[in-house]
Amino acid sequence: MRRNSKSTAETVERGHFNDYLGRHNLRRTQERIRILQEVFSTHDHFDVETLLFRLRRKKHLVSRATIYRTLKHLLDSKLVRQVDLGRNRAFYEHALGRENHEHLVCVACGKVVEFSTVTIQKLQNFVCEEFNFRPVRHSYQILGTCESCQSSS
Amino acid sequence: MRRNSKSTAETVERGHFNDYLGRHNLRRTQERIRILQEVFSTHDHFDVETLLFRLRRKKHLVSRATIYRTLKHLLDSKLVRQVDLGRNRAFYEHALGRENHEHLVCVACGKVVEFSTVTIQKLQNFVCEEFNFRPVRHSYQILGTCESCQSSS
DNA sequence: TTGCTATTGCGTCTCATTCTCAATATGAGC
DNA sequence: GCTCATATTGAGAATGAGACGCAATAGCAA
Ligand SMILES: [Mn+2]
Ligand SMILES: [Mn+2]
Ligand SMILES: [Zn+2]
Ligand SMILES: [Zn+2]
Repeated sequence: MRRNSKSTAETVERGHFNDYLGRHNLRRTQERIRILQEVFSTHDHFDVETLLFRLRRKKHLVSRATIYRTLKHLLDSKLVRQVDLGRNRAFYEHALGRENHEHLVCVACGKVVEFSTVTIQKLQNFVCEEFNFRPVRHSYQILGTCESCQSSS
Repeated sequence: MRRNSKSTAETVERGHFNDYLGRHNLRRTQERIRILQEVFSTHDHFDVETLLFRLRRKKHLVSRATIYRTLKHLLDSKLVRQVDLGRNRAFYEHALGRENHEHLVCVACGKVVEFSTVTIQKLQNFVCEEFNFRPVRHSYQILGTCESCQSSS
């Protein structure tokens, strides 16, 4: 008896989210559901304004404050990751089958390219062992100009 | 006929700075000299408030606006580098004989450990070649807890 | 010394993010 | 389904880093 399901992925995330809400005595509100839905329906790197705009376009009215608050929960539950794109505001991406990747950012047009490598993880282990640090997270971005922005200069 | 010189390093930097000012039609003001002096008299990672405080302690009154403006010139002239320490504001360090190093930051006490590696540079070259990017700069930090902050938890 | 103009300091502005609080919605227990 | 304690929301104010405008001032070349 299956519904007109969108994707198993979405179902999984919704499950994780419900679990998280349960464990923290948080309520399953319309706003949180809609934000989760929107975040997992796209696969790009977005900021708060973009998310707000997308929700408004769908007539899913959610306040800016609630978006900030919900994103904090999504970060805490590891469903969403924060990304530093060298801008003056935070960007986010959902964390579904996109583990361990880094970013290449074009400083001219803003284009973002993802790449994976084991190098970063190895280096982190090595360095943390040497200095007796317990790693929590890392942040790595390469900023530069993409191919098309180079030719048009 | 040598003066009571503080260090050759300082002299070198002052030279670079004067060159930079000359090339850009900028004046050699008291404020700029004092900021340069203060920045090169310490070897840590500082933010604007800290720099302001240190200058005030020495009765070298410089406004916040001038510090921001001068730091921009110091960045532009490559005498100072900006460092991302995972906080919500910019940190800086002077760039004298401290090329190509990365940072390990304790999220508990704020301690910063520097480390050098050729790995990052190699990786950057490799990735940029693959995606036809022209690299401008990179940012890499490992956030975690230092040894003493681990034991006191 | 003069005069042009780069620079400063102060206050104001912007922009992202957080906070406050009264009104509202959620969900457990009945 | 209804009640009620309380988690949550939205609107707007508050905050904090940093940029900016402008009148007063200081560098510096002539
Ligand atoms: Mn990504
Ligand atoms: Mn450093
Ligand atoms: Zn580009
Ligand atoms: Zn520590």
